[in-house]
Amino acid sequence: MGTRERRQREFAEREQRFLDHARQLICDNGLLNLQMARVARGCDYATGTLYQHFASKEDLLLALNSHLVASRVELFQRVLDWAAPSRERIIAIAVADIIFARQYPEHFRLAQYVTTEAVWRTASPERRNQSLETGRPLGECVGQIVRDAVQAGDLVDQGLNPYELIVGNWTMAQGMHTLVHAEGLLDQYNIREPYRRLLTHQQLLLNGMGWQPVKDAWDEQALNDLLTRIHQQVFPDREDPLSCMAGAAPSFQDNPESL
Amino acid sequence: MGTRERRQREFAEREQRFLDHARQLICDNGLLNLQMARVARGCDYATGTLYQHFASKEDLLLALNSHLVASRVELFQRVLDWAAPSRERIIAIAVADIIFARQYPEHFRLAQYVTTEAVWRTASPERRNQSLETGRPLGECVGQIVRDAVQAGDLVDQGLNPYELIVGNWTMAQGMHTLVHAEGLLDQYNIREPYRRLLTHQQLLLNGMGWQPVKDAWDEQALNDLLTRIHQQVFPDREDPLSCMAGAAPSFQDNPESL
DNA sequence: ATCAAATAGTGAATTTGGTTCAGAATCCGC
DNA sequence: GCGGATTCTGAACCAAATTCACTATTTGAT
Repeated sequence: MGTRERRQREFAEREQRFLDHARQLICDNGLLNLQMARVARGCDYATGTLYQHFASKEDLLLALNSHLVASRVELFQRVLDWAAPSRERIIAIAVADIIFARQYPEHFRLAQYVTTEAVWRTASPERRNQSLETGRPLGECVGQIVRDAVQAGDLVDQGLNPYELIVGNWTMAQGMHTLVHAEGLLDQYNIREPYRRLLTHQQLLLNGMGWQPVKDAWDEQALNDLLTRIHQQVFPDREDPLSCMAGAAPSFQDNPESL
Repeated sequence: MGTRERRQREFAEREQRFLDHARQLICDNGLLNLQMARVARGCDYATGTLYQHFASKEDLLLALNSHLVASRVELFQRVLDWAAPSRERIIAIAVADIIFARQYPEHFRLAQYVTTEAVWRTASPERRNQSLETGRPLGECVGQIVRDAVQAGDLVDQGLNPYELIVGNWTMAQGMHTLVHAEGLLDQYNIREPYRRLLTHQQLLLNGMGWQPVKDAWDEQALNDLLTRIHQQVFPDREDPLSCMAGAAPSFQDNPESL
């Protein structure tokens, strides 16, 4: 008897619909204007039903964030499958991250908001675990590339595990997103083309780590060539990373249709 | 006639009292439990009076954040005044940041929360400007150290301004704080002693930039010696950075008295 | 000193929106 | 089809931010 299974499937489908609609509402009205009652009503359910799926609003946001991570994983996976030197693949990961941040700025705001300790601790522990779990493949893609690098002799592990080795690149990317999204901050210090700076500094860090082959990180032309190659070979269907580099972060006003 | 001045002073004093009390309430009950009415009542004023000072709750939080930045500036200033090679001073800046994050975790949560785009955009533009303005000295300390480095020939500027040069270190620190505060995330990848990793990767990045004198960034003993020196010479009155390195981020539960 | 206008302070009322829960509807095994 | 279990409903509840009609105080002129 498949009744129980059908029930479960329908429940999952409904959850999906709730999340989709929440995404839509956030795209239309912004993160802070999301209302639980509207999410429910928009899917033709009562508010109470929504609460059978999500313990609280924060819980829903975290769930949505987990759900959206999938599209990021797809980009990372492509890099993992790309046959190129380990060093270029690490840069391609950074590029994937940047493309993603530009294409779905609203998801970025969401991710930033929910990882705020203030919100993170409010969600249910189960949801937090789920969130960590769905994010894991991202980490594993990167971890695998680092392992490949060590294997290939491009990098010496110095007794650290792959994640400890790459954490510098990770934090740099993470931190740059934060600064880019704090409107006015980078302007104040005249930091132009922040994402280009990010890539240059990533190259500098890789050089510092002795990640072979060591490159001249200040060579802008070489960087452009690499970006073009990554665009053509890995992300032909996405925005050109070179155009992602230019200009400021798209604000919600500029681009309300994005998540 | 100093009536107007007195008025203004009293107004400023009251604002101060409001902020102090808000800080206290956050320390006692956490960021998310702050209530505007309690802030007012706790200072023996009506709610409406509080709103003569702050346009909204977010506005108050941003103001509090600006206000608290002052204590961070003090630590950075000491580093600026420290007579040591530019490279060691840059590391000392990172150390100051870490000490601060450990000593006032609640301020860190607050800073993280208010720079979230979702909150940032809610506060009044004036407050945002004020916030950028009070943060400026932090940036300027670092900028000055970079300028000193270029002047001394420790670093080639490659046509970038000081902030563009140092943005890699900045983002790395920023990003690491974010990761450290997302409970469970670093554990998932077995990243131990995250702040020690941060310093190592900062050294690696400096090496990559060719910041003289180039060091062996993997030498743990050398790092310990440097940390001890920084502790003794710059922050003798603060927690030993070596002990800051160990263990996870203090949670609110561990340490409710901190802002 | 007195008074009217201006300014500041008050806190109860309003508003908003998340969350709950008592009853209605539906489903399920028999 | 029946009776109990489960699910759905949305109005009621509640917390807390924000407002605003009213009161109190200050100021400057007479």
